[in-house]
Amino acid sequence: MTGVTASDGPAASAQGAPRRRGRPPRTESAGTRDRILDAAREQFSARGYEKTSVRGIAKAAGVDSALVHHYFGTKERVFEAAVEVAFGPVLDERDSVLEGPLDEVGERMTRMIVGLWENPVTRAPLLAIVRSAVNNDAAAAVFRRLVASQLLRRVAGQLDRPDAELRAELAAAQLVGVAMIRYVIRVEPLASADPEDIVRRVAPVVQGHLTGG
Amino acid sequence: MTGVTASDGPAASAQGAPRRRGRPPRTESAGTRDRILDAAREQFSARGYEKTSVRGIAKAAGVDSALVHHYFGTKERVFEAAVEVAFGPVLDERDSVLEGPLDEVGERMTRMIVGLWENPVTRAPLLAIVRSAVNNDAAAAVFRRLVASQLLRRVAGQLDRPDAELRAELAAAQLVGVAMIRYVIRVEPLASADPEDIVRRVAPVVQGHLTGG
DNA sequence: GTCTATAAGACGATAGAC
DNA sequence: GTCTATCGTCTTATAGAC
Repeated sequence: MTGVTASDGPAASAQGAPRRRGRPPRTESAGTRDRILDAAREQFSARGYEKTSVRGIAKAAGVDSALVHHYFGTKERVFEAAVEVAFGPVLDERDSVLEGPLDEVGERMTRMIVGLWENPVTRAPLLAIVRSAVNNDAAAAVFRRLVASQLLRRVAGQLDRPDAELRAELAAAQLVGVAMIRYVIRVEPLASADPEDIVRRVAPVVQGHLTGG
Repeated sequence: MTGVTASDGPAASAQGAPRRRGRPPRTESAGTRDRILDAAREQFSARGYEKTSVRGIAKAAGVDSALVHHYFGTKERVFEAAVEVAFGPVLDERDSVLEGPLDEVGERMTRMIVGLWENPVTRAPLLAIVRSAVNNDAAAAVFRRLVASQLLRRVAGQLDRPDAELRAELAAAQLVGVAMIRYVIRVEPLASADPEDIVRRVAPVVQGHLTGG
């Protein structure tokens, strides 16, 4: 449906070239929809699900709140559409995590996650998911689908061990914990540490969870 | 070998702290204040700060919402009082984490945290803190005071290294991540794993963060 | 497609009776 | 100490004009 993984850009460009003098056609909806989604993503990531209001999203997007309901129906649908953009990069990079030497999968996985969090474009929906997953069942389901099913299960599939899934999850726990402390709660000194230093310290631990012992 | 499940009595609410902040309940209180705190703890832990209402707490406690305001003033004060019960066990066990061989501090720390989460009495306020800290600055401050300042700084003080605080925080990140996945978002198979198995797998990692490399 | 207007209610907090 | 009653503000969501 949405399929618009178009990164962050505010509606890259209107699809129909305006034929009349530079006036933007009022009947165009795709741009408005994307503006609403951008605003929603920003608000959900900054405030979490509960504290974000449809009115606030509408105001930030420069439209009326009724229009948000017109496009998405309910607040929950707005949320789902807004965080869906986080799936794209993960799914794109997922395969590159899987391919390569098994004794370096920990570093590839760590680099991918840290990279997603360091990139402001992908950080926003990740923040939205984490901020909302702890208090909202729908968001928690999104988290499970994204992290557990799509990523961890595949990583576990590459380990030839009976406890592969548990290992993958403990590795993920290390990465989730770093994200929580560094990006969500922002505790120093981890919040200001050099990303490369974090990768250097964390990657071996992730690798150890996956293939160690 | 101490079992990982904490051994505290289940009813810690009746402990009647002799020295509460500033103001002793005058003539009576009939446990009404404690009933409100119990209800608040349950609601905050189940729903997080934003989604919990003073009215909902009052209803669960069987009193009027105005009475909650009478006792605590604001919703934020109710929250602080409700999660304060989590401080006691942490401060009590903190010292036992610090004493003992340095090469076993990882296991002692892991056992303490897992034990606190396995114990229903202390799990509720911990859930309340985590569920709220991601969306509420006051709750995040509580988290920093509890985890970072009170615990991590002291652990770091025992390590004779320049990067001691960063090491302690990465160790904490592993434990926070496990708590997130197991107790908050509840992803399988970690959510149903044997606590002792978790300690066996996680403790060496925590130790490695603190003193390894 | 976008808006105004409004329904219908929950929220935190306060004043004051008893 | 506990309640009723209420203020003012916020919320989600809907109806309907243009």
